Amino acid sequence: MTDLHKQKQRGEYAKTGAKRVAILDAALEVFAQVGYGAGSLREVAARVGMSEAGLLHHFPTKPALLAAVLDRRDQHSQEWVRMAEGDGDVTLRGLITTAVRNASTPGIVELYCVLSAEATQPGHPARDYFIARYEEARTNLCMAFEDLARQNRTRPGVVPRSAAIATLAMMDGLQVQWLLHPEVVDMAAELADFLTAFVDIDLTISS
Amino acid sequence: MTDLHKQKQRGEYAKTGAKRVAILDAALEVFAQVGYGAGSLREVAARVGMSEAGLLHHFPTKPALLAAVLDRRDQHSQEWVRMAEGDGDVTLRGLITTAVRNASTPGIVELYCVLSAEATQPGHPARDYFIARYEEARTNLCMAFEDLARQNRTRPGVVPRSAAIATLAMMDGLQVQWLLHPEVVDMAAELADFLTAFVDIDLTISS
DNA sequence: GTCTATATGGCGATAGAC
DNA sequence: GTCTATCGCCATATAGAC
Repeated sequence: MTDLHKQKQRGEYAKTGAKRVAILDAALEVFAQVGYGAGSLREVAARVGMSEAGLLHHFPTKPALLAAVLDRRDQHSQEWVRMAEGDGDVTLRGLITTAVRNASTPGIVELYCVLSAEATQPGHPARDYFIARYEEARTNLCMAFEDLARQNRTRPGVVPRSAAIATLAMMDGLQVQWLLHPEVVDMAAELADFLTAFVDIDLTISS
Repeated sequence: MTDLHKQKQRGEYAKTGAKRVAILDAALEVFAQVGYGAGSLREVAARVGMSEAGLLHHFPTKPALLAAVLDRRDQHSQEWVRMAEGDGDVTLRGLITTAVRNASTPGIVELYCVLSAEATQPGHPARDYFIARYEEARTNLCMAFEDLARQNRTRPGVVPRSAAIATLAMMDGLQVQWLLHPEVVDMAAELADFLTAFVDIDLTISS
C-alpha cells in the first residue's frame, strides 16, 4: 500500500491517478452547478481537456462517475465519524467549523445542496447514498445531544432525537438561502445561534 | 370577468382553459420528479395525451412553461402574504398548518425542494423567482417575530431577523429529510418544537 | 387547436485505430 | 490510455397541413 511497489505492480495506477483526480474535480464542479441529471459527460470531458471516450475509459458509465465523486468527498468529510466518538461538545463545535469552512468552498455546498434534492426521487443513482448519509448523521448528532443531556447541559424540553433532526435541517436550509443570498445569510453565525437555543455550550467561532 | 361574455369574446380561452390547467398539473409533476433541467416537454405532453407541438402552442418555450407553473402555485399559496398582515401569532400558526398540508401533498414539496436547489445556479430561469420569494418570506417572518417581541413573548436573546432566517431554513431542511425518510420525520411536529424554543406560543396542531 | 413532419443539436455509450 | 468516428436516442423548437 506504500509507494514501494509502484514501479511495476501499480505503475499504471500511479500514472493515471492524477488524471482520475482531475476528472473527479471537474465532475464535482459540473454536478454541483447543474445537478447530476442535467450535467453531461461532455462538459466534464471538456473541462479536463479530454474526449468523452477518454473519460469513459476511467469511469465506464455516468452513474459510476457520480459514485466516485461522492466516494471521494466522503473521505474528505469523514470528520463526521470521528467527531461522533463520544464528546457531544466536540461534535457540535465541529459543526460550526464545518459551516465556516463550507462558506469558503461554494462548490461543495452546491454539490450537496443540488444532489440531495435531486436524489430525493426514487431511482436516482445517489438516493441510497443520501438515505444512508442522513441516517448516519442523525445517529451521530443524537448521540451528541444525549451526551450533553447526561451533563445536564440541554435546555428543558429538548429531545435528543428531535434536536438531531432539527440541526441537520437547519444546516441544509441555511445552505440554500446562503447560495441565493450569500451577503445576507451567515451560515456559521445562524447555526451557532440555533444551537445555543438548545444546549448550554460555548460556540464562539474558532477556526 | 364573469362567465357572461365567454360565448364570443373569450370563448377560445374558456375552452382551452381546461387543457392549460391539465398541462400545468402535468408539468408540475414532471419538474417535481426530476427537476426543471432534466424534465422534458415530451414527458409533459405524454401525460396530458398531446404532441409536443400541441403543448408548445399553449406555452411557447420551456422556460415559459416553468414560469406558468410557478405562477399558478403562487396563487394557491398567497396565504403567505395574507398571514403577514399584522399578527405574529397567526403567521406562525399558519406555518404549522402549511407544514401539515404539505405532508399530504408530496408533489408540491418535491417541486419546491428540487427547484429551489437547482435555481441556486446563476442563469437558471427560476433563480429570480426564488430570490424574491425568500426575501419576501424573510421579511414577513421578521415582522411576525417583531410583533411577538413587542408582546414580550420571545425568549431572551432572540433576534427577529435571525429567527426569520432560521425558521425558513428549518422548513426547507425538514422537507429534504421528510422526502427521504417520510416515516421518520414529522415536519409539523419538528417545526412546532423548533418554534416553541424561540417564542412563547401555543402551537398545538390544529387542522 | 392539434397534428405530422422535420430541422438541429446534445446526449451516453461503443468500436476500433494508434 | 487516448483518440476519431459513429450509433441511436432524446431534446427543444419550427413549418405547415387539417
